[in-house]
Amino acid sequence: MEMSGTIKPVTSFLIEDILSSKNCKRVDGKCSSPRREKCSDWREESEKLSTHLYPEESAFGMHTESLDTSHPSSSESSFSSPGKQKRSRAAFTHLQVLELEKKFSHQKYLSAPERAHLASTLRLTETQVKIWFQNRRYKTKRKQQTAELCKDAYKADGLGLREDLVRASLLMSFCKTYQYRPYLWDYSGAWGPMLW
DNA sequence: AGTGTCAAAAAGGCAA
DNA sequence: TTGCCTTTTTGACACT
Repeated sequence: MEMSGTIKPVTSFLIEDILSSKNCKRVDGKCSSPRREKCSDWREESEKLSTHLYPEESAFGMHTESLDTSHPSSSESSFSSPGKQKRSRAAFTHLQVLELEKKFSHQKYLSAPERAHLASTLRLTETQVKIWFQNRRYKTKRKQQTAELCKDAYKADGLGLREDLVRASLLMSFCKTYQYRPYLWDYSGAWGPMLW
């Protein structure tokens, strides 16, 4: 795997290099920190990416949520030093996610050149794009699986199949609660959730 | 400020 | 090498 090795992957990087999340929280893509002056870099980088993606829309306000979360230079240094370091999880900007989603809606898989292009467009690393698409595909799959299971539960409930009625209603409430978290389910069991 | 919860990025294992 | 799947870890946010 490309991520193996003694040196931590390039895919992690320190967004703290741009801003400290503790000091600069984003609300709807905007910095809500009282220490706003600290976020000048964030804004600057946001503008850069926004202009990069939407040159025709010079107004930054159109895409205030944009933020260049990928700083390969800093990412490479994040784990290059010896010893265990705290890994950093990038928080992609709304704009980056939007573009990724847009691409995903057309294509579930990317070729290497396409990935490289998208990565550079969004100022992410290729690995980040690869992992994002991986996670996204799996998320879609999980959603579908859950939907199927819940459909069955609703059906059983609707038909009033006595044997499974109680289970169905329990399952339904479970479905409602854990709609997007099917990984909590124990598929190996005779039926459903492992929570009871 | 501290804590709990949740979503998601990333790590890791295995298969093709 | 990349994909799928599971697990771990982190960032963001809500609540007290």
